[in-house]
Amino acid sequence: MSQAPVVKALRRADAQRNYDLILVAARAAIAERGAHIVLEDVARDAGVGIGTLYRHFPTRQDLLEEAFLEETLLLRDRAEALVDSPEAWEALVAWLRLQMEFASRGRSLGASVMAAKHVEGSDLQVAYSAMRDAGDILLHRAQASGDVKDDVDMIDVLRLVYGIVMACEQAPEPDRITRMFELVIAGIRA
Amino acid sequence: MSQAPVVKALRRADAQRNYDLILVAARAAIAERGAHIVLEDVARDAGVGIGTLYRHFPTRQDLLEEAFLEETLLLRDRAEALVDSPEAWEALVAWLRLQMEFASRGRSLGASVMAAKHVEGSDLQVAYSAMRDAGDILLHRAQASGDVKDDVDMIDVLRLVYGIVMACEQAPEPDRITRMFELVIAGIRA
DNA sequence: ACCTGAACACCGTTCAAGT
DNA sequence: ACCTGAACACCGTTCAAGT
Repeated sequence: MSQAPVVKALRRADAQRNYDLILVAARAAIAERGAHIVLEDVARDAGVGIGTLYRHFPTRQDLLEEAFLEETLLLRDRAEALVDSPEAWEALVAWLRLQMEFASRGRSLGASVMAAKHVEGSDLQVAYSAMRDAGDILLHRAQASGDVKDDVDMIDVLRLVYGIVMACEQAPEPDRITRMFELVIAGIRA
Repeated sequence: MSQAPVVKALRRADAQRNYDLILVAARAAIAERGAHIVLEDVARDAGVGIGTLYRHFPTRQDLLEEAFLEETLLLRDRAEALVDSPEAWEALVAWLRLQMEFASRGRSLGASVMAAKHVEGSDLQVAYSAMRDAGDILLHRAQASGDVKDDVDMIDVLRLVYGIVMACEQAPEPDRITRMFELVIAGIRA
């Protein structure tokens, strides 16, 4: 539906290229080694000096937030697409399952970034709010149809999903994760 | 009920004293600063050299596991005490709430230690198994009385509880944690 | 304006010397 | 048998010099 309204800061073409290379390397490192990414390795993989990484991402948090920005926008789009689905309950569950799959991909690092209090006004905070607003529509539809308890809060549900990923990182058993997810789904059911 | 059958390794009295001092300092550091304990600080607070800490706890994991051993034994005792309760469902919920409170105290570090795959045959692994066995009795009672779904697994439930603590560490709001806990409880209800 | 990497700081870990 | 802390290694972060 709506396209990503992320304001890209104006950068020289070569700087923009380095910026993107760093993000690609960071995402690869996160997918491979989880939360223990070594910034110097990320810079090396990206083919830039460590100073360049720091110039673009002054804090570790800045890098992590940007690394997860894209998939946050994607999850918002997915929620918006599911609004047209005739089955309110199934649409909500499908979206929550997507949340879990995305979080799993980024290991518990993705989950912790999503669960974290984001810097006020940061790109990720804006994107996360937009994503949650889109998810809220799915939730409210499922509440209106009587499928979900009225007092369920989307933030709580998302955190439960992220919590599953975090608690299972040391020994990720797909069957167990599925069962835990279903317990959460059962918990919000009216 | 049963007293802790932990086999204490034989140590010289002064070594035992250092061992205990290190654990006390480690627990204090964990309660204060969460997962980011600095081993050198722990050694200094304990009044021993860093080498002594490493002599007693060769790996970081060894120290963490020992730090949470005591409360694991306590949680086992609490489960055993609750077996006599006439209310099967209430007893189970009370015990799970205790789990969450204990995990909260140790921040997400405690939760992650509990959710982790423990070293085979370690003191913590043995204690964790005993604790879970005791909790299983509470769970099975609540299943026998028809309060809890038959296919619910204790490991899943404990991980969900630990997941709540982990996902909420960055911004621990007691009300939210309570609501999330109640969603999990609703999820296991028959 | 941006990039680089040497330099510094911090902390984890080991080990030779001491009791 | 145990303790100590200096020494080393690793990685995060800064900044002076260069393009």
